[in-house]
Amino acid sequence: MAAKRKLAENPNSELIDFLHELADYEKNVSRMIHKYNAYRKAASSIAKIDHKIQSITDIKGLEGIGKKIAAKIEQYLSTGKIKKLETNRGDETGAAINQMTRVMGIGPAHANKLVHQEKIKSIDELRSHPKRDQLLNKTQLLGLNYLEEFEQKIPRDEIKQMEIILLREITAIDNQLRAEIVGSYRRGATASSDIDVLVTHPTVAKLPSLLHKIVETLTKQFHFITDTISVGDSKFMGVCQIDTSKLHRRIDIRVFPSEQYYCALLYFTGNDQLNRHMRIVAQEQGYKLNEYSIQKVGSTGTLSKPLPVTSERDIFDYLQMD
DNA sequence: TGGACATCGCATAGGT
DNA sequence: ACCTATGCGT
DNA sequence: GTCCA
Repeated sequence: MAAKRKLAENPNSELIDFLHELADYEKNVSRMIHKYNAYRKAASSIAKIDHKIQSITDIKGLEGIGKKIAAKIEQYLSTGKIKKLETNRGDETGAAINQMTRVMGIGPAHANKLVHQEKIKSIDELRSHPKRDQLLNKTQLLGLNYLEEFEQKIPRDEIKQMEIILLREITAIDNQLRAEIVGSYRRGATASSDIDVLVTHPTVAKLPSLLHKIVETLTKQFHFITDTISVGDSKFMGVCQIDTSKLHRRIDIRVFPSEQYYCALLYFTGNDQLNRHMRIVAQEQGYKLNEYSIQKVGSTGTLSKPLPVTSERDIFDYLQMD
Protein backbone atom coordinates (compact mmCIF):
# COMPACT_ATOMS: atom_id res chain seq x y z
CA MET A 1 0.00 0.00 0.00
CA ALA A 2 1.25 3.43 -0.94
CA ALA A 3 2.28 5.76 1.83
CA LYS A 4 -0.44 8.06 3.06
CA ARG A 5 0.13 11.40 1.44
CA LYS A 6 -1.06 14.87 2.24
CA LEU A 7 -3.75 16.16 -0.05
CA ALA A 8 -1.83 18.01 -2.75
CA GLU A 9 -0.76 21.23 -1.11
CA ASN A 10 -0.49 24.46 -3.02
CA PRO A 11 3.03 24.83 -4.45
CA ASN A 12 3.15 28.43 -3.21
CA SER A 13 1.63 27.86 0.21
CA GLU A 14 4.57 29.46 2.03
CA LEU A 15 4.19 32.69 0.07
CA ILE A 16 0.43 32.61 0.58
CA ASP A 17 0.90 32.19 4.33
CA PHE A 18 3.28 35.15 4.35
CA LEU A 19 0.73 37.33 2.61
CA HIS A 20 -1.97 36.23 5.06
CA GLU A 21 0.34 37.14 7.92
CA LEU A 22 0.90 40.60 6.44
CA ALA A 23 -2.87 40.89 6.01
CA ASP A 24 -3.58 40.02 9.66
CA TYR A 25 -1.09 42.60 10.87
CA GLU A 26 -2.80 45.33 8.86
CA LYS A 27 -6.25 44.35 10.12
CA ASN A 28 -5.49 43.74 13.77
CA VAL A 29 -2.55 45.99 14.57
CA SER A 30 -2.63 48.82 12.03
CA ARG A 31 -6.43 48.66 11.82
CA MET A 32 -6.36 49.04 8.06
CA ILE A 33 -9.12 46.70 6.95
CA HIS A 34 -8.72 47.60 3.29
CA LYS A 35 -5.04 46.72 3.29
CA TYR A 36 -6.01 43.43 4.89
CA ASN A 37 -8.41 42.81 2.03
CA ALA A 38 -5.79 43.86 -0.52
CA TYR A 39 -3.29 41.30 0.83
CA ARG A 40 -5.98 38.61 0.92
CA LYS A 41 -6.91 39.35 -2.67
CA ALA A 42 -3.28 39.08 -3.77
CA ALA A 43 -2.95 35.82 -1.88
CA SER A 44 -6.02 34.35 -3.52
CA SER A 45 -4.69 35.31 -6.96
CA ILE A 46 -1.49 33.45 -6.20
CA ALA A 47 -3.43 30.48 -4.87
CA LYS A 48 -4.80 29.97 -8.36
CA ILE A 49 -1.32 29.39 -9.83
CA ASP A 50 -0.73 25.65 -10.07
CA HIS A 51 3.04 25.68 -10.36
CA LYS A 52 5.77 26.96 -8.10
CA ILE A 53 6.49 30.62 -8.78
CA GLN A 54 10.06 30.90 -10.04
CA SER A 55 10.35 34.49 -11.05
CA ILE A 56 8.55 37.78 -10.69
CA THR A 57 7.35 37.49 -14.29
CA ASP A 58 5.10 34.62 -13.13
CA ILE A 59 2.99 37.02 -11.07
CA LYS A 60 3.36 40.39 -12.78
CA GLY A 61 -0.04 41.60 -13.88
CA LEU A 62 -1.98 39.22 -11.66
CA GLU A 63 -5.19 40.69 -10.26
CA GLY A 64 -4.57 42.44 -6.95
CA ILE A 65 -0.80 42.48 -7.24
CA GLY A 66 0.68 45.93 -7.69
CA LYS A 67 4.07 47.52 -7.17
CA LYS A 68 4.43 47.03 -3.43
CA ILE A 69 3.35 43.41 -3.23
CA ALA A 70 5.32 42.52 -6.36
CA ALA A 71 8.43 43.97 -4.69
CA LYS A 72 7.76 41.89 -1.58
CA ILE A 73 7.40 38.75 -3.65
CA GLU A 74 10.64 39.57 -5.39
CA GLN A 75 12.28 39.84 -1.97
CA TYR A 76 10.81 36.52 -1.01
CA LEU A 77 12.07 34.83 -4.19
CA SER A 78 15.63 36.08 -3.84
CA THR A 79 16.09 35.97 -0.05
CA GLY A 80 13.34 33.68 1.23
CA LYS A 81 12.19 36.49 3.51
CA ILE A 82 10.10 39.65 3.44
CA LYS A 83 11.57 42.58 5.38
CA LYS A 84 8.22 44.06 6.31
CA LEU A 85 7.12 40.72 7.71
CA GLU A 86 10.32 40.32 9.74
CA THR A 87 9.76 43.79 11.17
CA ASN A 88 6.18 42.93 12.07
CA ARG A 89 7.33 39.74 13.74
CA GLY A 90 9.82 41.69 15.80
CA ASP A 91 7.04 43.87 17.15
CA GLU A 92 6.09 42.13 20.41
CA THR A 93 3.19 44.46 21.02
CA GLY A 94 1.83 43.74 17.59
CA ALA A 95 2.17 40.01 18.15
CA ALA A 96 0.26 40.33 21.42
CA ILE A 97 -2.52 42.28 19.72
CA ASN A 98 -2.76 39.62 17.02
CA GLN A 99 -3.06 36.91 19.68
CA MET A 100 -5.91 38.72 21.43
CA THR A 101 -8.00 38.77 18.26
CA ARG A 102 -8.05 34.96 18.25
CA VAL A 103 -10.79 35.33 20.85
CA MET A 104 -14.26 35.60 19.34
CA GLY A 105 -15.65 39.01 20.17
CA ILE A 106 -12.24 40.62 20.57
CA GLY A 107 -11.59 42.63 17.43
CA PRO A 108 -8.82 45.06 16.53
CA ALA A 109 -10.16 47.87 18.75
CA HIS A 110 -10.48 45.84 21.93
CA ALA A 111 -7.25 43.93 21.30
CA ASN A 112 -5.33 47.19 21.01
CA LYS A 113 -6.93 48.46 24.20
CA LEU A 114 -6.08 45.31 26.16
CA VAL A 115 -2.45 45.42 25.10
CA HIS A 116 -1.80 49.16 25.24
CA GLN A 117 -3.88 50.14 28.26
CA GLU A 118 -3.84 46.97 30.32
CA LYS A 119 -0.40 45.76 29.24
CA ILE A 120 -1.68 42.26 28.66
CA LYS A 121 0.82 40.33 26.52
CA SER A 122 -0.71 36.91 25.96
CA ILE A 123 -3.87 34.82 26.05
CA ASP A 124 -2.59 33.18 29.23
CA GLU A 125 -2.21 36.56 30.91
CA LEU A 126 -5.72 37.46 29.80
CA ARG A 127 -7.08 34.20 31.22
CA SER A 128 -5.45 34.71 34.61
CA HIS A 129 -5.95 38.48 34.81
CA PRO A 130 -7.55 39.53 38.12
CA LYS A 131 -9.88 41.97 36.34
CA ARG A 132 -10.68 39.62 33.48
CA ASP A 133 -14.42 39.74 34.08
CA GLN A 134 -14.45 43.54 33.92
CA LEU A 135 -12.17 43.78 30.91
CA LEU A 136 -14.27 41.49 28.74
CA ASN A 137 -17.96 41.46 27.86
CA LYS A 138 -20.16 38.35 27.79
CA THR A 139 -19.29 37.35 24.23
CA GLN A 140 -15.57 37.79 24.78
CA LEU A 141 -15.61 35.72 27.98
CA LEU A 142 -17.39 32.99 26.04
CA GLY A 143 -14.85 33.28 23.25
CA LEU A 144 -11.99 33.00 25.70
CA ASN A 145 -13.58 29.99 27.33
CA TYR A 146 -14.02 28.13 24.04
CA LEU A 147 -10.95 29.51 22.24
CA GLU A 148 -9.23 26.18 21.57
CA GLU A 149 -12.45 24.37 20.74
CA PHE A 150 -13.57 26.99 18.22
CA GLU A 151 -10.24 26.74 16.43
CA GLN A 152 -10.89 23.08 15.61
CA LYS A 153 -12.57 22.26 12.32
CA ILE A 154 -15.84 20.31 12.44
CA PRO A 155 -15.70 16.98 10.58
CA ARG A 156 -18.45 16.48 8.02
CA ASP A 157 -19.72 13.39 9.82
CA GLU A 158 -20.33 15.38 12.98
CA ILE A 159 -22.31 17.99 11.08
CA LYS A 160 -24.35 15.19 9.53
CA GLN A 161 -25.32 14.05 13.00
CA MET A 162 -26.23 17.60 13.95
CA GLU A 163 -28.32 17.90 10.82
CA ILE A 164 -30.44 14.93 11.86
CA ILE A 165 -31.09 16.39 15.30
CA LEU A 166 -31.72 19.89 13.99
CA LEU A 167 -34.17 18.90 11.27
CA ARG A 168 -36.06 16.52 13.55
CA GLU A 169 -36.50 19.04 16.35
CA ILE A 170 -37.26 21.99 14.13
CA THR A 171 -40.01 20.16 12.25
CA ALA A 172 -41.37 18.92 15.56
CA ILE A 173 -41.97 22.53 16.57
CA ASP A 174 -43.98 23.18 13.40
CA ASN A 175 -44.24 20.80 10.48
CA GLN A 176 -44.43 23.68 8.01
CA LEU A 177 -40.90 24.68 8.92
CA ARG A 178 -38.11 24.04 6.50
CA ALA A 179 -34.45 24.10 7.56
CA GLU A 180 -31.13 23.48 5.86
CA ILE A 181 -27.48 23.64 6.82
CA VAL A 182 -25.70 25.88 4.34
CA GLY A 183 -22.12 27.16 4.02
CA SER A 184 -19.20 24.91 3.15
CA TYR A 185 -21.10 21.87 4.39
CA ARG A 186 -23.69 22.30 1.66
CA ARG A 187 -20.87 22.68 -0.83
CA GLY A 188 -19.64 19.22 0.18
CA ALA A 189 -16.66 20.19 2.34
CA THR A 190 -15.12 17.41 4.44
CA ALA A 191 -14.80 19.82 7.36
CA SER A 192 -16.23 23.24 8.28
CA SER A 193 -15.41 25.98 10.74
CA ASP A 194 -18.98 26.52 11.92
CA ILE A 195 -22.59 25.50 11.33
CA ASP A 196 -24.89 27.85 9.48
CA VAL A 197 -28.59 27.01 9.46
CA LEU A 198 -31.31 28.63 7.38
CA VAL A 199 -34.97 28.36 8.39
CA THR A 200 -38.17 29.44 6.67
CA HIS A 201 -41.90 29.29 7.29
CA PRO A 202 -44.77 30.16 4.91
CA THR A 203 -46.49 32.43 7.44
CA VAL A 204 -44.61 35.71 7.76
CA ALA A 205 -46.28 36.83 10.97
CA LYS A 206 -44.87 33.83 12.82
CA LEU A 207 -41.26 34.44 12.00
CA PRO A 208 -40.00 36.58 14.90
CA SER A 209 -41.40 34.38 17.68
CA LEU A 210 -40.34 31.35 15.68
CA LEU A 211 -36.63 31.88 16.11
CA HIS A 212 -37.02 32.33 19.85
CA LYS A 213 -39.08 29.17 20.04
CA ILE A 214 -36.46 27.18 18.12
CA VAL A 215 -33.64 28.49 20.26
CA GLU A 216 -35.54 27.82 23.46
CA THR A 217 -36.36 24.26 22.46
CA LEU A 218 -32.86 23.39 21.35
CA THR A 219 -31.49 24.90 24.55
CA LYS A 220 -33.85 23.74 27.29
CA GLN A 221 -35.23 20.49 25.91
CA PHE A 222 -32.25 19.08 24.14
CA HIS A 223 -29.24 20.90 25.53
CA PHE A 224 -28.01 21.01 21.95
CA ILE A 225 -27.50 24.76 22.18
CA THR A 226 -25.21 25.41 25.14
CA ASP A 227 -24.75 29.19 24.88
CA THR A 228 -26.31 32.22 23.21
CA ILE A 229 -24.00 34.91 21.88
CA SER A 230 -26.76 37.03 20.39
CA VAL A 231 -30.36 36.52 19.39
CA GLY A 232 -32.93 38.76 17.70
CA ASP A 233 -36.00 38.24 15.54
CA SER A 234 -34.08 37.02 12.49
CA LYS A 235 -30.60 35.89 13.57
CA PHE A 236 -29.28 33.68 16.35
CA MET A 237 -25.57 33.25 17.03
CA GLY A 238 -24.42 30.77 19.61
CA VAL A 239 -22.73 27.57 20.62
CA CYS A 240 -23.85 23.95 20.31
CA GLN A 241 -22.61 20.49 21.17
CA ILE A 242 -23.88 17.07 20.07
CA ASP A 243 -23.02 15.48 23.37
CA THR A 244 -20.40 15.94 26.07
CA SER A 245 -17.95 13.68 24.26
CA LYS A 246 -17.74 16.22 21.43
CA LEU A 247 -16.38 19.75 21.19
CA HIS A 248 -18.40 22.94 21.43
CA ARG A 249 -19.16 24.39 18.00
CA ARG A 250 -20.19 27.78 16.67
CA ILE A 251 -23.68 27.78 15.20
CA ASP A 252 -25.76 30.48 13.49
CA ILE A 253 -29.48 30.19 12.74
CA ARG A 254 -31.22 32.64 10.42
CA VAL A 255 -34.91 32.89 9.67
CA PHE A 256 -36.24 34.23 6.36
CA PRO A 257 -39.74 34.73 4.95
CA SER A 258 -40.39 32.15 2.21
CA GLU A 259 -40.14 34.66 -0.66
CA GLN A 260 -36.57 35.47 0.41
CA TYR A 261 -35.53 31.94 1.28
CA TYR A 262 -33.92 30.86 -2.00
CA CYS A 263 -31.91 34.03 -2.45
CA ALA A 264 -30.66 33.50 1.10
CA LEU A 265 -29.95 29.83 0.39
CA LEU A 266 -27.87 30.77 -2.64
CA TYR A 267 -26.05 33.56 -0.83
CA PHE A 268 -25.21 31.64 2.35
CA THR A 269 -24.12 28.55 0.44
CA GLY A 270 -21.59 30.62 -1.46
CA ASN A 271 -18.80 30.51 -1.88
CA ASP A 272 -17.79 34.18 -1.91
CA GLN A 273 -16.37 33.81 -5.38
CA LEU A 274 -19.61 32.43 -6.79
CA ASN A 275 -21.58 35.17 -5.02
CA ARG A 276 -19.41 37.87 -6.57
CA HIS A 277 -19.68 36.24 -9.98
CA MET A 278 -23.45 36.00 -9.79
CA ARG A 279 -23.84 39.60 -8.68
CA ILE A 280 -21.77 40.72 -11.64
CA VAL A 281 -23.78 38.61 -14.08
CA ALA A 282 -26.96 39.99 -12.49
CA GLN A 283 -25.71 43.51 -13.01
CA GLU A 284 -24.85 42.78 -16.65
CA GLN A 285 -28.33 41.40 -17.25
CA GLY A 286 -29.99 44.41 -15.64
CA TYR A 287 -30.74 42.86 -12.25
CA LYS A 288 -29.75 43.50 -8.68
CA LEU A 289 -29.13 40.36 -6.63
CA ASN A 290 -28.54 40.11 -2.89
CA GLU A 291 -29.26 37.75 0.00
CA TYR A 292 -32.92 38.88 0.13
CA SER A 293 -34.11 39.20 -3.45
CA ILE A 294 -33.52 39.62 -7.14
CA GLN A 295 -34.88 42.84 -8.65
CA LYS A 296 -34.95 44.33 -12.13
CA VAL A 297 -33.02 47.56 -12.49
CA GLY A 298 -34.85 50.23 -14.52
CA SER A 299 -33.19 52.63 -16.94
CA THR A 300 -33.08 55.34 -14.28
CA GLY A 301 -31.75 52.96 -11.66
CA THR A 302 -35.17 52.38 -10.14
CA LEU A 303 -35.70 48.93 -8.68
CA SER A 304 -38.67 46.71 -9.47
CA LYS A 305 -40.53 44.71 -6.85
CA PRO A 306 -38.60 41.59 -5.86
CA LEU A 307 -39.18 38.95 -8.54
CA PRO A 308 -40.93 35.73 -7.51
CA VAL A 309 -38.43 33.01 -6.56
CA THR A 310 -39.50 29.50 -5.53
CA SER A 311 -36.21 27.69 -6.04
CA GLU A 312 -32.52 28.38 -6.58
CA ARG A 313 -33.13 27.31 -10.17
CA ASP A 314 -35.40 30.34 -10.64
CA ILE A 315 -32.51 32.70 -9.89
CA PHE A 316 -30.23 31.01 -12.40
CA ASP A 317 -33.04 31.15 -14.95
CA TYR A 318 -33.56 34.90 -14.54
CA LEU A 319 -29.82 35.31 -15.13
CA GLN A 320 -29.78 32.79 -18.00
CA MET A 321 -27.10 30.81 -16.27
CA ASP A 322 -26.49 27.14 -15.77
C1' DT B 1 -4.67 61.82 -7.71
C1' DG B 2 -8.02 60.63 -4.54
C1' DG B 3 -12.10 57.82 -3.35
C1' DA B 4 -13.94 52.92 -3.12
C1' DC B 5 -12.97 48.74 -1.31
C1' DA B 6 -20.57 44.90 0.86
C1' DT B 7 -23.84 44.84 3.91
C1' DC B 8 -26.33 44.41 8.04
C1' DG B 9 -28.16 42.21 12.73
C1' DC B 10 -27.13 42.38 17.32
C1' DA B 11 -24.75 43.91 21.77
C1' DT B 12 -22.90 47.51 24.04
C1' DA B 13 -20.94 52.05 24.94
C1' DG B 14 -21.64 56.74 24.93
C1' DG B 15 -24.41 60.62 24.74
C1' DT B 16 -28.71 63.53 25.55
C1' DA C 1 -35.43 56.42 29.28
C1' DC C 2 -34.21 56.92 24.81
C1' DC C 3 -31.36 57.46 20.65
C1' DT C 4 -27.08 57.03 18.03
C1' DA C 5 -22.36 55.36 17.15
C1' DT C 6 -19.14 51.82 17.31
C1' DG C 7 -17.38 47.14 17.31
C1' DC C 8 -17.82 42.69 15.78
C1' DG C 9 -18.78 38.85 12.93
C1' DT C 10 -20.85 37.64 8.74
C1' DG D 1 -2.37 48.19 -0.95
C1' DT D 2 -4.67 48.09 -5.48
C1' DC D 3 -7.70 49.65 -8.78
C1' DC D 4 -9.97 53.01 -11.54
C1' DA D 5 -12.58 57.24 -12.85
